[in-house]
Amino acid sequence: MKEILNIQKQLLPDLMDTMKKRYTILHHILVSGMVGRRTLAVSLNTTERILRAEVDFLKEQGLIEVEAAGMRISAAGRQLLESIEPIVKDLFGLTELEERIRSHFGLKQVVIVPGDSDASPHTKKELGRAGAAVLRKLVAEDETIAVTGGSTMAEVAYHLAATTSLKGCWFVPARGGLGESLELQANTIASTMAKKTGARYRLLHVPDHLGEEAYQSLMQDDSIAEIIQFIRRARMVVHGIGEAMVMARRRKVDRETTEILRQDGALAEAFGYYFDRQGNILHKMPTVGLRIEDIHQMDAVIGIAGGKSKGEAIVSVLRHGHEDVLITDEAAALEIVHHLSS
Amino acid sequence: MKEILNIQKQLLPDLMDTMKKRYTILHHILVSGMVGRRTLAVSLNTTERILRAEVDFLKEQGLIEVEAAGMRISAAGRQLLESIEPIVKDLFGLTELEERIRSHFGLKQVVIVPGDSDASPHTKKELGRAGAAVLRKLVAEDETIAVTGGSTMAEVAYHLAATTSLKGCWFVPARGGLGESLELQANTIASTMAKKTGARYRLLHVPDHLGEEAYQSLMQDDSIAEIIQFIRRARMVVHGIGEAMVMARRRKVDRETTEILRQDGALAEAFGYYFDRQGNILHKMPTVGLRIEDIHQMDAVIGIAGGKSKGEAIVSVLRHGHEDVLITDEAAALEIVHHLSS
DNA sequence: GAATCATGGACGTAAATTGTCCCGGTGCTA
DNA sequence: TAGCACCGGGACAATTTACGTCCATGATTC
Repeated sequence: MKEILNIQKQLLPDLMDTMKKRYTILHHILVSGMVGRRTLAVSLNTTERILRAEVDFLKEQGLIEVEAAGMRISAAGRQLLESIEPIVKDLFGLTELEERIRSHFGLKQVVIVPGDSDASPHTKKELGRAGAAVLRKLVAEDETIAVTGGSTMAEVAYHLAATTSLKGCWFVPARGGLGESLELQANTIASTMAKKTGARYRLLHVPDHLGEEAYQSLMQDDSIAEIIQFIRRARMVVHGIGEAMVMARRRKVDRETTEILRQDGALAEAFGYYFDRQGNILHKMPTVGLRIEDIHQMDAVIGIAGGKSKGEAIVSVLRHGHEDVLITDEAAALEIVHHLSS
Repeated sequence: MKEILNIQKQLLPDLMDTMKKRYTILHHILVSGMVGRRTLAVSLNTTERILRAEVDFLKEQGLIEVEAAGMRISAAGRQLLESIEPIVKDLFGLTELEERIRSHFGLKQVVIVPGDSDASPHTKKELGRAGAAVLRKLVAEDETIAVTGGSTMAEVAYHLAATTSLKGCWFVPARGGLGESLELQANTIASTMAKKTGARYRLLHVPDHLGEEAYQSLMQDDSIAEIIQFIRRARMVVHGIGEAMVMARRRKVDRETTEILRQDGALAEAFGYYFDRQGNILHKMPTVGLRIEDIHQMDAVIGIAGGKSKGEAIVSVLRHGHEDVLITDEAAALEIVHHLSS
């Protein structure tokens, strides 16, 4: 059943919205017994006119009966409500989850796609598609957009398509090179995104983790300093979120540092920083690319991560408190609210 | 699956249409390989602009890839088409049936509701609802509408609701009283419809089947002659269709006449007349109420009947050739096309 | 019998959809 | 290699649709 809905959603993205809206109205009429248009409009907090259009529709469909005294659900409507219940329950689940997470962390927007990225590659693709859609929607004209690496971000890049609104933008990597495979490097992602959308890009050919002196000497270099300034002027960043220990291993962080991270209770990693359970940043070190203070000043910080295993990590990063938008999947979202209540 | 589609058809009929539209476009792109917007618009016979909006959407959804040379289906689009096929098949089935029957008999409109009235009362209700909707749509201002009796017509009456467009109309019975139960009398139906819609009505308190002399003497009566004149001025008739033998029995036609009907190959009954397989009228006799020549001159003749068992009868009546609109159900429609091909 | 609630009609404005035309680019063909 | 036919996409007016707002009228209740 869920399968059918997911298929239809591709052809009718607003299917769920309309269905939910009409269901809500019908359900309200059911529980209210006999009710008037204005009263109903208030309790659904919508306008009278807009409700009226829906009521006319429901009447036309024979799902409600309208008399001078008000409207009432019909036998057909009652039956429809019963059979639609399992669908809507599922439908509402995600929306409720979204709102719950959104309000708890004070985010601007939360998007949850159904499924579990850990279990199904299809869900990860969906995550990428959702990420691309949000990016396209939020971007301003001629903006600089910083992106990180990772497999989820690669999916986002894959699903971006040419849009006029992205033509004048610049894509830049948020950080320098990290010990990961080429396809998942921030540099690669930034260039892919730019090519896909017809935007421009700039790269940062510098390793991210550096000693103090190496850092200082690199910053002397004009061209490097210039690109770093450019990156730090970005007003928008799109980044993945990872589990701290997994990321440390993948990035070949040295044994000693890893041990420190573990002792400090590192849970999550995002744009090169490690976070503990409370959202505190561990292990601050001089870095090329975006610094944490740059991120704090951004207009749009968009985090993307999915999979049950990442739930806890996502909570850590959200607790840090500077995210604006979260895009995740059902499994991770459930894990998130689980950690909130415990 | 069928369940969920039926729900959606009730709750989101408009979205189902756009789903069909988008499926058609996508499917066309699939079979065309690489194709341009204008070419596609012609072969789908729609306008360029309207197709363009859909193409933009499909692109946005990543279902097609657009290049300078034209557009082509994407992997995701191909996959979607495959998985959506059963849904659309179901969705399309009825529309195709409608068009096939419509064109074969040269009707103005055919409406098919899903299901089988013989098997499920719900389908009969749907039939009534569809009938009421068509009636509401076709009616002109201050028109006289003749209606017959029968359980299907009773459902139509039940589903009529007050509409401005019907306020000034008159409902009249198409024929006199027949040996049926009160609720299913044409008189009852006409008055119910009038009460439901706020229209006016007139009744015909005369038995329909009469001997020649009784007929002549009744026509002497001024008030009866006047109402009959009134009825015959109707420009619109809504009638049920029945199986000849079933109707003969229900109307308590005498044994001898029944036998004649059987020998003549009577298959169907409509507004009091019996039809053979070819649509010829059998058993003409003087009648109060509408005569067959009145019906031939009408602006809108609307036949309503459903259920697998009535398929053959419907074909007979349609072959007579003066119907304008047919409202039936899936089971009867399938039976109809079955009789066409054999 | 007055007050309060209801529906349904009317209508102007805002917003979306659609028709129409054009431009610059691409690939095929002669 | 030049011309041609067709491509996507931009622009904009015209049209349609959606929506906010207000009012007429009828039913029900107190």
